Amino acid sequence: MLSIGQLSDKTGVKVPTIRYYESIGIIGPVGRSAGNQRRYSKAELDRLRFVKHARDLGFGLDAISVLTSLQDTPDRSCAEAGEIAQGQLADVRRKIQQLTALESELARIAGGCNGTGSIGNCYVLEALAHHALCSSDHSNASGLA
Amino acid sequence: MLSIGQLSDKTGVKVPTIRYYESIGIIGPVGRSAGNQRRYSKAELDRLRFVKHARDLGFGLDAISVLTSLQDTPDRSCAEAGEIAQGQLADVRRKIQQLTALESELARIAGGCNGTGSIGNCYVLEALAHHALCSSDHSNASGLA
DNA sequence: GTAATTGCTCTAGTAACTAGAGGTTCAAGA
DNA sequence: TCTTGAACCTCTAGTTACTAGAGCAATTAC
Repeated sequence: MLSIGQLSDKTGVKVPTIRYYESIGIIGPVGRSAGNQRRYSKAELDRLRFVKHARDLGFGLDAISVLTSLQDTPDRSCAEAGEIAQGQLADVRRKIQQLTALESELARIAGGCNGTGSIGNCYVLEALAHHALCSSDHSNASGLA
Repeated sequence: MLSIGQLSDKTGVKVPTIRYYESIGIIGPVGRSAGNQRRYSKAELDRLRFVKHARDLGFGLDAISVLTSLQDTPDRSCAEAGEIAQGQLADVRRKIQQLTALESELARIAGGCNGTGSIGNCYVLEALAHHALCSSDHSNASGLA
C-alpha cells in the first residue's frame, strides 16, 4: 500500500492534485489508515497513471471520466473511446493550424522592432493597434495561449 | 459617443467582457450618461480595438496592460514592447512544437481503433494506460488543450 | 522519545471570462 | 405624453484544472 506521497512520486501527479481528483470523482475515494491517511493499492496506481497519461495527451477531465467509466464496462463497444480520441486529435490539429497562423503574424510584428526606436513610432504597437496591417485573419484565435 | 452595446458591435468584444476589462483596469473607467450608463469616445474605441487585437494574437491581459501603459509614454524605448512580442512568439512556437508531438501520438492512438472491437481489448484504452507504447515523451505537455 | 516530515481538511486564489438575478434607463412608436 | 421592449446597471457565482496557505494530526527515522 502506498501513501499519497509515494503515489505522487510514482506517477508524477502532485499530492494536492491527487486529492483534487478524488474530490471531483476522477479517482474514487480510497481506504484510509488508522490515522485517516489515504492508502493506495496497485489498481489505484494504474488508474492514476491512466489519468496522468491522458492529461499529458491533452484530454480534458470530462473526457477522462468517460474513458475511465468505459474501462469498467469491458463488454461495450470501443467506438466511444475511439470517438473521444478522434475528437481530441481534431482539437489538437485545429489548434496547431491557428497557432501556425499566429506564429507568422507575430514573427512579422516582432521582427519589425529592433529595440532602438522610441515608443512613439514603435512598429509593434502600431501593428497591434491596426489589424489592417495583418495578412491573415486571426480573429477568434484567443484562448490559445 | 457610443453606448457599451455599440462599442461591443464595433469591436467584437462582448458587453460583459468590456465591463470585466474595466473592472480589472485593462481599460479605464469612462464617462456616464445622466442615467449612469457608460459612454465611449473614439479614443476608448481605439484602445479596446488594440486590446482585442492583442488578445486575438494570444497576448495575456498582463502583457496587454504593459503594452497599453507603454503607449502612454511615447518617449521611452520600444525595446520593452519588442521583448513582449518576442516572448509571445517564443511561447507560440513552443506550443506548436508540443502540440505537433501530441498530434502524432494521438493519431497513432486514435488510428488503432476502428470502432468495431469491444472495450475489453480497445487499443485506445490500452495506449492510454501504458505510456510505454508511446514513441515520444509528452509528459508535462498538459495545459495545452 | 522527540523532531522532522508527511499527511489531513478547508478556504481562497489563478486566467479570462460567462451566466444569471433583479432592477433601471433609454429610444421609438401610438 | 405614455408605454413598451430592448439595452443597460450591479452583484454574485460558475467555469477548468489546479495551486497555495493556514492550522493541526499522524507517521517515521534516529
